[in-house]
Amino acid sequence: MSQLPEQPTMTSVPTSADVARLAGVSRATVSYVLNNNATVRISEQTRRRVREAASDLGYVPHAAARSLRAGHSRMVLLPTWHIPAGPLHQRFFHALQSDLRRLDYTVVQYGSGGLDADEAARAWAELRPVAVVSPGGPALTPYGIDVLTRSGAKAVITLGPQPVDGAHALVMDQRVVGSCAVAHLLARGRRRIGVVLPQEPGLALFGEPRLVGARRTAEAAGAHVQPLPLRYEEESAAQLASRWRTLGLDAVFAYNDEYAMLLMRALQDAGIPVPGETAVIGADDLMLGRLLRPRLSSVRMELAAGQAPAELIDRLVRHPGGTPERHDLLRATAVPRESS
Amino acid sequence: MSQLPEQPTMTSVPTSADVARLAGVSRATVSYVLNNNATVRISEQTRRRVREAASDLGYVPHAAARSLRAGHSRMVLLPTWHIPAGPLHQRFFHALQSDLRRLDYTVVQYGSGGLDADEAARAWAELRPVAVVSPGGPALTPYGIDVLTRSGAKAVITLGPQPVDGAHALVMDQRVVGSCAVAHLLARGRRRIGVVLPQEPGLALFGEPRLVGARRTAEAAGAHVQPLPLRYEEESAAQLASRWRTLGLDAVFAYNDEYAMLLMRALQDAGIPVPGETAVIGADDLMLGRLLRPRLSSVRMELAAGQAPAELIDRLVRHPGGTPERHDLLRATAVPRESS
DNA sequence: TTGAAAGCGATACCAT
DNA sequence: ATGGTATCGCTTTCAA
Repeated sequence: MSQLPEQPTMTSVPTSADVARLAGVSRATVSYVLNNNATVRISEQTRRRVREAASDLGYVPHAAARSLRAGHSRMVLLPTWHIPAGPLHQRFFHALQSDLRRLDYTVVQYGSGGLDADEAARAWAELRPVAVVSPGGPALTPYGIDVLTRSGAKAVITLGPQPVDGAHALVMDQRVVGSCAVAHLLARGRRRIGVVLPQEPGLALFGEPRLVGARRTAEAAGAHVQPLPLRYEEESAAQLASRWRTLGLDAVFAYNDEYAMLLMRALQDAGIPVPGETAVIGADDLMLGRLLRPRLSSVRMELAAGQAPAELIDRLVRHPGGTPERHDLLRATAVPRESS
Repeated sequence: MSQLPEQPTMTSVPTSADVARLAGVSRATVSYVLNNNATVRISEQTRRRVREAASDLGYVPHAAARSLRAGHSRMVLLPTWHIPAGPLHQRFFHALQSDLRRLDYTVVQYGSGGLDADEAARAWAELRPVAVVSPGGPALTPYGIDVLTRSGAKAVITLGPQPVDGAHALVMDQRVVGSCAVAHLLARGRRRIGVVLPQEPGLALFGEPRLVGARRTAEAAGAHVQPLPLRYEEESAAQLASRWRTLGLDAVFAYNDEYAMLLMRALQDAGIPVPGETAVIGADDLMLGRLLRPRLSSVRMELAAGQAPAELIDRLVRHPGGTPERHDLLRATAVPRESS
């Protein structure tokens, strides 16, 4: 396997006892040295001997044993469900990870696909995380929250479009996206607004709330919203475009930029002028939207920077038991270009 | 926190001893019952009492304690480095996760950003995984492989563009992408071929090997390849387009479809006919490429299905110590459309 | 300055 | 059919 020369048939995994033996000290001393325990004075010579022994053996402490002894871990569990993560989410996860690492937490992503909400909660609880940040997928149930809390989790936090009762919530309220898009279209004088609903399974989670936000804003202004199911295929877009004029719409919020590009192309191919007859706006502000003609208007989404989520988690872990907090993360701004 | 009524001030986390006490049996019996241990007969009545006690207390076994006792875990560690994952990788991870779960492994993604290769290897070893599947980022070193192996990992597997000495390898050799793109352009009669190199930090990892593959295939045919650094911004593309004719190229492989779209738009805006004067081909076969005019040619990438990676890992775990195996996962095929 | 030993939670052997 | 108990690797109190 590994081709390093010095490896005297070490069959089993080295433990701190092996290190102690090799260094000629007790296991306690090994622990003191390797953890730089300040409450105890150890001679420099002993320290060196211990460290050398450890590195000779390739000793690495056993995290499970350690946290078993300690009675707690610093693991923050981040379950995943394979809802395909966009760049926004990826950036968020990455920032959360490095921020939490800086606060000395260990972040572990745990793939939970195929489990139902309560099975998943139990599986998570087995790992005894100090905090759980649960994104979308099957929503956490009160039972799940209970299991996690009883298993010692100091903070149970949901992450997603809506909060869940009894847990803290990092809310990325997708309604603001639809709301923002429609507000922009209304400002442009459009009144009969289509809203694309992607038919791909995972995306309903975002599509629905965006529609709700769009509808709410439209109705507040006495305008009308029409849901438009669409699959992410040229054929589906062509069909929609072919019956476009029967719909009598003067604008469309196309869920995101990719669907917007798909639909806009289909509309153009069907001879519908954009934005002349129908305005189009997407979301995500992809670079690619600027390459089309007309350039695609979009809704740019950002995650609020104010209270860094990592610090929130840290605070909740240190002072558990408060009433559930809600933090809104998502900001949306319209980026008008030529298509609307 | 949780609002469930029945919670009689349970301050500490319930253990199997608590379950035993409540059920009026020994901890051994609890273990037998909850693990459905077949080597021992337990009366149906006792079983029920134990199960009820467990569920009353919200008992969930402690994974760390269990694997400490067992001396091994079934955790497959999948380190991540926040190299933004494309859909191809996401699909791969997801498939790997569910396949491994089916084989009764626990898959854990561990964010390792900010650590260097050897620190990371030690951090992974602390978790005592039974297998590690290490994607790109800082490449695993011989020392890292050694630490992991000594810590009890039965299989150390790299995942990425190149294999690493001493470990098994799931290879996604990006050279075949460049090779495939250039082969297609050569077949179309092009001879002076530009190859876009994205300047974004993370992407060099893929860009370089694609260039190498492109160059190899071109030179084998006596054709020439010219590297073209490009940032993913309109301005950068416009600059490149403005000096295009001085380059004397009749084709370009643009790294991927996004860069291809960016560049193609810039070329068109600069009055360079595509594909008349310069052919363009991307990679990833994004839906969006079909919406441009001319429709964008692309290289479609697929992961070989043959030997499912999960089964490979399972085999390596059960029969450790063989010589390092290499498995090529990436297949590339040209998808000719109008731009080339 | 160092060592002996208890104990974290779960499991499996050996008794009963 | 069930219970007592040693054990996994590590940390930490208490003694020496």
